[in-house]
Parts: sequence; structure tokens; C-alpha cells
Amino acid sequence: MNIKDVANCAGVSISTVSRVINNTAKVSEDARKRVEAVLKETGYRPNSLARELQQNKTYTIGVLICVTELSMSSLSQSINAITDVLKANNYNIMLANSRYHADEELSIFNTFKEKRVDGILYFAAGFAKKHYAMLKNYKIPIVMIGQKSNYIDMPYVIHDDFYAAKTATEYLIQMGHQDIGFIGLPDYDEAAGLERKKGYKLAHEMNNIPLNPSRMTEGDFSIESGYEAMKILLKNPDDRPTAVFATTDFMAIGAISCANDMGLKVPDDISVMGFDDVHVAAFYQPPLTTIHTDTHAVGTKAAELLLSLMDKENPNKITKYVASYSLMERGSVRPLSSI
Amino acid sequence: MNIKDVANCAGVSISTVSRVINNTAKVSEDARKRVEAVLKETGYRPNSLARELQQNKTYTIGVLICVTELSMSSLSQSINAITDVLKANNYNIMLANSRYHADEELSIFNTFKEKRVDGILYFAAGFAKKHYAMLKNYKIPIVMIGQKSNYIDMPYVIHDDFYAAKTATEYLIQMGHQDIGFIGLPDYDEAAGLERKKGYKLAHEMNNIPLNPSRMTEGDFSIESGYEAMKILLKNPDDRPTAVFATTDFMAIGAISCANDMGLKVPDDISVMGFDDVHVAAFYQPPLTTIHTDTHAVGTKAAELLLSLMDKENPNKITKYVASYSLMERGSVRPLSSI
DNA sequence: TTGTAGGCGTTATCAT
DNA sequence: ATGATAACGCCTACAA
Repeated sequence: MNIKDVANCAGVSISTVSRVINNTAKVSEDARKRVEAVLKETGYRPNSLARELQQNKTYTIGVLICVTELSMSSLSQSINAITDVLKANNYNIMLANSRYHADEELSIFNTFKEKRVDGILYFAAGFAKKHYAMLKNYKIPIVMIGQKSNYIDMPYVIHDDFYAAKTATEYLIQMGHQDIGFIGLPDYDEAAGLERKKGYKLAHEMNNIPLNPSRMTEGDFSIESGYEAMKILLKNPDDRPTAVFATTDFMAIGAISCANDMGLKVPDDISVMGFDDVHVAAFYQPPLTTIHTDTHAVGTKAAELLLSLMDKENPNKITKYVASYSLMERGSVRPLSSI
Repeated sequence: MNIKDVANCAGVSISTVSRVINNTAKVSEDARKRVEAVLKETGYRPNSLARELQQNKTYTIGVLICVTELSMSSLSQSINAITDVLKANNYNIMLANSRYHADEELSIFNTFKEKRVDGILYFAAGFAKKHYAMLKNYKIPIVMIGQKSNYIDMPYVIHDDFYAAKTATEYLIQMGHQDIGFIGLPDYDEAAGLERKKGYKLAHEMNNIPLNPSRMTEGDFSIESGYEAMKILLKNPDDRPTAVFATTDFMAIGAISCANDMGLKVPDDISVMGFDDVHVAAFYQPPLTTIHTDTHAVGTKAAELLLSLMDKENPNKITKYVASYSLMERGSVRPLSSI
């Protein structure tokens, strides 16, 4: 069933059918009625491929994420926001997940190019030279989310992971903690891994607290990994940190769970600070003290930014946006009484 | 930049270029080299739209979800599994969210048709007559996930929400509870809403426990809604249930949080049972006793089923799959000592 | 107001 | 082994 069939059934030319469908020109009442009748009866839907091919516009946005477990990340909220903005502007979403594999990512960028998506929302994590070679001549508008690139100037929407992590660490210091364990993420995740680690380090430096490498552990976003990292930090009963900064709430939850299993109460025996402010954070026992990041705003801004980038009529474009964050004081951190 | 340009640059015909790209026929060593050089140099990527138009096949699967908040649902894991299976088979994903609006859903089905997706994964929730009218002549293969339809025979992959909820309720009864509060979901969500409620009711009936309407409340998936529902159930200090069955873990978490705020310990003062076994469940305080559903398997099965449905060579098709579930005894339910 | 015909970028079918 | 050419289904001048 194509436009030609519809035209035949209605006894008009394909142009007339097209005009009825797209309201692109005057059509006589009589012809319009006949066409609409056929349309209704047959349930005909125009073939987007043909239309998009001829108009060179797909009304599709590629969304590239790179996570191992969607439910373990705070992406869901951003994606939710994105679907809203794009839907409101009649765009569709093509979703792809690279799972942290750089090669996979490049292949996805190729697919997006072949599919002729109109724009790309790129939840980056680890922007390598490989990417640079591929993307420097990439014609499709891209907005990076969650990370900026040192190799290439590209519009982005990010959290201030560095300062937020510094703020979190300084908060612990202000609360009297000098021996602060760290549960980080691999460096190949530049934002959540590298930047937050840097923030932790700088806070120490600026407060003249020497960094203790044995206090720095690493997880992989999962609750379990937070649990295991905490195990290491608590291994020696005579030499334990008084506080722990876990760079994601889920790892913080794992850490607290581990502390409990080892007979330690949070925050009485040890303080734990998270990062993200996921939904459960406020309802955990104890309620998690954490950094609240505005993931919803990030999704919304990124989608809006991309849309404006794609709009050739509009030359004034904001191309960088850093989302706000705030520290949520709840129940998992307590001041260290200086004895 | 199109295939013609490449042909010109390489000094061959477009047919030859096509043959090189698709490895579809013999090409002389000489010509192949020249074409490949141009391909590499220009970074040319064939236009999928043109190819798909001509082959009438898009290698794209539409995934339709209907949630208000992606992060509050257990969908993420299924989607993760789906992306894996489809990626392994070279399919792309077009993601759309109806947010429980039936009209929106119909519009999405139309979009999928226009976009000529090869198949659809449909996370249904509330299949209405409207849908029936639209889908009975819908030519694209669809697999429903999480719900089956009473109106139309359609392949599906589901959890056994009814029996699982019955099992959960009966477990509470076996533990000596006779007064069991209920935090459900709206009936328009047939699986998570209606079916789980039915299971709760049947368990009562079969154990000759009268149903108390004032014990039945309703949430909306969110933690907050679980908290509010629990508030109602605990309103009267002289008339409280001894256990509560919350039909999602997140609502259970909200409920426990509320109990804590009202000075009640779980499970000592009141037992709480969840449903889903989300990641945090095992690490909550207390660890949640809940129904574990195999969301990953559901995603995998659904994708595989759809793929086999789309394969016209293969006539033997399984079209229904009910995923396994299990009861996870953890720490939020305790036996009621019969005094 | 309506219809004809060319073109969007491919692949596939023919000849050569 | 290679190249011309007709589809695929639509939109859009242009002509009538």
C-alpha cells in the first residue's frame, strides 16, 4: 500500500493525495473527501523512509549511552527528561549503548551517520583520541552530556563533578574528619571517575591533609562493588577511616551495608557520604548525606541545546551548560567530636 | 557525498562501488583498491534511508514503554537485556514512552508504522479496546511484555503477577499474619495493578480471611506514594495491620521509611513485603523480603521471540513465555508470635 | 485545482 | 568483471 494505490482508489493523482496528507496546498472539497475516505478505510501511513530520503531530514535523534547497567546509573532521569523534550518537538529517539567500549562507540557513531539522525545526544565517558579522529569531520550536531572533551570543542551539558566532589570532601573535613576513605570509579570514566577523584584530592591538599593511597579504593557503580571496597577500607580494625566518601549513592549504600555487616553503625561509628542523590537516598537507613545533582535539568537542557543547534535559522546558540548541585545534609554523616 | 561521488572519484560505476561496500559480487583487485581508498579518504557512509527504502527493511525495532519515571520501574534491566540481544543481531532501537496515555500509544504505533520498524517490543500496561481497533490489522510483528491482552491474541512475555502476588500474600499468612495491609497500583495497569491485587485477594479468600477494604491503599510506583499509603494504614494506633504487602519494592521502601518515622520498627513492630527485588532491596535496612522477578530474562526472551517471529524462514515459533519468580526471604518480615 | 515528471541514494537486474 | 537502468515511495517544481 503506497501513495499510488491511494490515488487510484480515490481516483485522483498522487500529488493530490500528498497535498491532502500534508496540507500543503488547496484541494477541492470533493477530492479531499474522497482521499480522506480512502485514507481512513485503508489505514494507510506514508512511508517515512521515502519522505526522509527526499527531504534529507529524519526527525530522529540518536542517544548514545555507555553504561553497563542502566538501572545502576542516574541516567534514567535524564533520559526521561530527554524523551519529554524531544517528543514535544516531534522527534524520535534512537537509543544505543556502548557499554564503555570505545570501538563500539565509534561503530554507533557510524550507524547514526548512516541512519541520518538529525542530531546526537552523547552521554560520554572517556573521550579518547580515537573519537577525535572520527568526530572532527563529523557533520551531525552533537551535544555531550556529563563530560567535556579536551581534544575537541563540542557543546556540552555537564555536572561540575570536580567541584562537587571537592565540596563533599570539604564538608567531611569541616565535620572534623581527617582520615577519609574514598570509593571511586575507574579513570576511563572521566567525569565520575577522574574528576571526582581530583576533587577529593584537592580538598585534601587545600586543607593540608596528606593523601593516604591505602584509603583510596575503586568500585564499578554497583552496590556490590561499594560493599567490597568498604570491606577493604575496614579490613584492619586498628586502622580505619572515620569517614568514607563514595562517589555514587549506590556504592555508598553498599558501603553502609558492609559496615553494618561488620557491626559498625553509620554514622555513629563511621560516616559515609554519597553522590548523585538517587531516589532511594532520602529513604535509606540512615538517610544518605549526599550531593544532589540535577539530572532532570541536564537532560532537558541537553535536548533543548541540541534542538537549537539544529535550528539553522537561529544563530545565537549557547553551547555550554553546567548544571547546579547542592549538598544534602541527611543522616549518614556526623561531626567527629574532637577528643 | 553519495555513492555517485565515490564512483566518480574512483573512476568506476556506482554498481562497482556498491559491490565493494556490500561484498555482493566479485570485483577486480584493482577497482576494489581504488574504491576502498576513496571510501577511507572521504569517510563516506551509505545512506541507510535509501537502502532501507529499496530493501523494505530497516533493521530497527520499536520499543514502546509506558512509565512516568524510568528510574522508578524495573524496566531498566529488561531494556538492558534487549539492547544486548538486538545489538548482537545488528538491530537498532527506536525508543518511545507513552507515559500511560492510550492516545499517545496509538500515535506511537502510527509513528512506528511510518518509520517502517521491523518489529515492536511493547511494554504494555492497560490494553484497551482502542488498541484493539488499531492493532488487529497492524502488519508489524509485536511482542507484548509484562501483560497479555484479553482482546487480541498476541505473542507475549510476562511475569506471573497474579500467582506471585498470591504467593507473597500467602507467605505472610503462613507467617501468622491475618491483618495484612495492601499498597497497590491503579487498575489501569493490568499487570502490576490489577493482577497483583487479584493475587492478594485470592490468597485471602482461599485462607478464609475476610477482606478489609480499609486496608487497601494505592500508590503510583514512587517511594513517596508508598510512604503516603503507609501513613494511611498506620493512621489509627489502635487499629493497625501486622503486615503490609507493597506491590513494588520502591513503595515498600517508602512504607518502611514511614513506619520508622512513626516510631515503628520493621519487622519487629510491623512486617513489610515488597515485589520486584530491585537492586537495593537486598541492601536496604532491613533487607527487603520480596518477590524476585527475572526482568533480565524477560527482556532477553522478548527480544529473541520477536526476532524469531520476524524470521520468515523459521515457522516453529514459541509465542508465549511466562518468566519464573521466587520468594526472597530476607529481613523485613517476621513470624507473628501467636499469643 | 490538478496532474506529470524528475530526483532523493540505494540495490538489483540486466546486458555487455 | 563492469556498467547502465529500473525500481523503492515520496515530495515538489512545473505545466496544464
